[in-house]
Amino acid sequence: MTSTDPARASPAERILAAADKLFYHHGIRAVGVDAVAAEASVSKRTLYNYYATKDDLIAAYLVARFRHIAPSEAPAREQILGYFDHLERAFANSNYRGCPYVNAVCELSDPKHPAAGIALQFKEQRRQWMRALLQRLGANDPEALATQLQLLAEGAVSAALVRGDPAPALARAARAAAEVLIDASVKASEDIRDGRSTSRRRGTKPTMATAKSGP
Amino acid sequence: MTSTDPARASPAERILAAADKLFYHHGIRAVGVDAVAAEASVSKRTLYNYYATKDDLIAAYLVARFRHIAPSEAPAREQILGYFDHLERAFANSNYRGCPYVNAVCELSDPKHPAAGIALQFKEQRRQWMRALLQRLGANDPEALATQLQLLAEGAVSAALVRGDPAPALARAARAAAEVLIDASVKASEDIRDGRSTSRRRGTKPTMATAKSGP
DNA sequence: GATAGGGTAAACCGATCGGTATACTTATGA
DNA sequence: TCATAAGTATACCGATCGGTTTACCCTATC
Repeated sequence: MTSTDPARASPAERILAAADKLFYHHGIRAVGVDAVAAEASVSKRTLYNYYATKDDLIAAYLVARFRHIAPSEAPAREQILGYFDHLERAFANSNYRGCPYVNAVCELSDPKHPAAGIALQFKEQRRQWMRALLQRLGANDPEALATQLQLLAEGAVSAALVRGDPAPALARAARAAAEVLIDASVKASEDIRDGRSTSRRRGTKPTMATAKSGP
Repeated sequence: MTSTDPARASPAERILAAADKLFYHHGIRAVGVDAVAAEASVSKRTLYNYYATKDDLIAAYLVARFRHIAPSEAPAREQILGYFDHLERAFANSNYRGCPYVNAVCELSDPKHPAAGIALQFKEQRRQWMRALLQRLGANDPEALATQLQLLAEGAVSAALVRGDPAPALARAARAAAEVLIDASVKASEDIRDGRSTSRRRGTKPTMATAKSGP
């Protein structure tokens, strides 16, 4: 960033900041390029001078949101659970609008759109971050557990979008579930190392019992 | 339903079927009323004769997807895990497009839209179904566990939308996590009933360690 | 002080959007 | 038989979309 003052920021920065604000809060399809240009105090011509098409601007908006996770020396367990605390704080914000990557994929509904690839990269990066921490933690099968914890986080994000009000409670519920899963995985790993048997109770074969419908 | 033959179905049914197909596959905002009318082999005037506005049609589309869960005498655990198996099969469908309710909320990005209330009702009904089953199962705090299992399911749906390919594996991961959570909850309930102490290992206070960014 | 380069303002383009109006056809039923 | 209702086809409306064009205005540099 070359400047902090929004009025003195370069046109490119102001355009990106305006796109971030409007695309995230009102949705990508709901916001026209004219609105972005106006919000950025930039002429439409200048906008198209920096971004040849709206799709390019969408991609730039998503890439700009792509921040790498700061390396931390904190205990692995604290970092993972801290992620859920971070979600809880985010959910408390009244204008929280969910994950911009998921929203983009949902709104564009085109798997070939560049945004889909960017979203995939982001999710995969997050998963790898979690996997490394779980490995440090000595979890059994960090790969699978990382996926499961991310499912909890993504589910909380999705649910927070639908139920507006008690959203922070969802993050706490996800965090509590994550603790149970982590403890179980670490314990299983220790049991295996110490030669104990990992018991599995009543292995029934479930069947489906719901009607057509979603989700 | 008055008829199975799509050509002989009443205009209202054909309109709703067309809306369901197009809205779900291509997104609500991406599909115009003209396209729905054409798909239903119905004139635009007739469509507006049944649904005064597109928003009404959207609401009707969501309500029509609202199927109540068939009561089942199968064991509670089987029913719950069967829900995840149902998701796994759904994810295997190449044109799976996620939860229509979540998608609608995401696409419309207006909390005051009728669709938001319908989505909320659906999610709450699903949660109550899960809660009742968990109660029958003897889980500790069925209310909280129902929320957690739903977070797993919703996370799997969301993730399946972003990562197109290995989606069924996500449902299996969610199912495995659900099993761990259910077992832990039932065991805790039995421990409390039998007067055993429920130990909690290392209660550390986690901190946040990630940058700004999403989700 | 002329010359560009980067910016602005505003009109304009064709396409499409949600929604309406007009006029014609068809089938029913007293 | 003839009125009524329901549906069809089609053109139209104003608004907005993504994107382009034209013309003008600074400002910095040689």
